[in-house]
Amino acid sequence: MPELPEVETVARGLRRTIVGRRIVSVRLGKTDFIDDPAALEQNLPGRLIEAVERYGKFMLLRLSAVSGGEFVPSNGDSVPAALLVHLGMTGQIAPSAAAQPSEKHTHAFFTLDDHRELRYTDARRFGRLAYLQAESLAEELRAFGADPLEISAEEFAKQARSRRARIKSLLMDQGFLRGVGNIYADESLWRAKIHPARLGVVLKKEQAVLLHRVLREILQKAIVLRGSSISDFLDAEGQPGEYQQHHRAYGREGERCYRCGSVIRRAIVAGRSSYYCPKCQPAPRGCFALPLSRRKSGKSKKKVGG
DNA sequence: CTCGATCCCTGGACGC
DNA sequence: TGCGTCCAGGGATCGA
Repeated sequence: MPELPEVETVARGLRRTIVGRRIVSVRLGKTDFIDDPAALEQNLPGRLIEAVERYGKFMLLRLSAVSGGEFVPSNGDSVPAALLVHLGMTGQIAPSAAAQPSEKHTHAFFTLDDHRELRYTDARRFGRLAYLQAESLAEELRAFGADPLEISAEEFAKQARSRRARIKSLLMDQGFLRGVGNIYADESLWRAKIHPARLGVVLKKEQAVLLHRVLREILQKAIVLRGSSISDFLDAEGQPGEYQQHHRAYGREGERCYRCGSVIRRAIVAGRSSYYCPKCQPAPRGCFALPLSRRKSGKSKKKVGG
């Protein structure tokens, strides 16, 4: 499930492999996850992919400007348009030889000028593709909160402690922080010894500062390890990440806490399965763990965990 | 402001 | 083996 580290990994791969290439043509399959399919077909051919940026869980493929029929390389902030890519749960985007048969559920093909195709594959189609002009792009991005790797501890603590929402909700709220999802929320809360259902407003300042620090450390380490491959995440080179071997809470229901040996439990917080140590991360009143289920999810999947 | 519920979608696990 | 059911979850949306 692509969160910040996974998206960063994919973005880095695309920077190495497709920046500087020109999009020659566009072919689309199912389009219900694309904002305006016709806009892609009309506006992408002829454009250079000038840069690939990550913005939270989004990737921005910056495209060259077009002026009076001439393609004009853009510079800096005046970049006119971009292809916005969100991988959702199961999205993958990678270049491959145009002659190579495509994977099942490949719904977008961007033919490049070097006999390759940039392909977007997404079984569940929870992802999103959108061609956005400068203005709508800026508007789109304005809705997002700080990058967790950029926000200061002070600012993070101040904002988190001013909110009445559950801390897990806050961490995953893209308008508060951009890029954190279920896995890295649980992992950072385990490290900071904070129960996911605690309210932001009840956190001590030191707790919030610690949470900020461990979140950064976890995200940075996960980026180095090219993300977590839980089910089907692969980077732009088709390689799985390795950070899942370092998970301390996520997906470990019924297993022992690496710190205290207690049995990791699961509860639904913010509508999501949340894994935590009941001893290290004491629950606020009224929050109960789900009965231990014996479904060994994750274990039976190949090459996951360690 | 924050909550839970519901929908989107498919594949994989699991029960019978 | 095959079928039904549940679950995974980011995000949008809606009503409480």
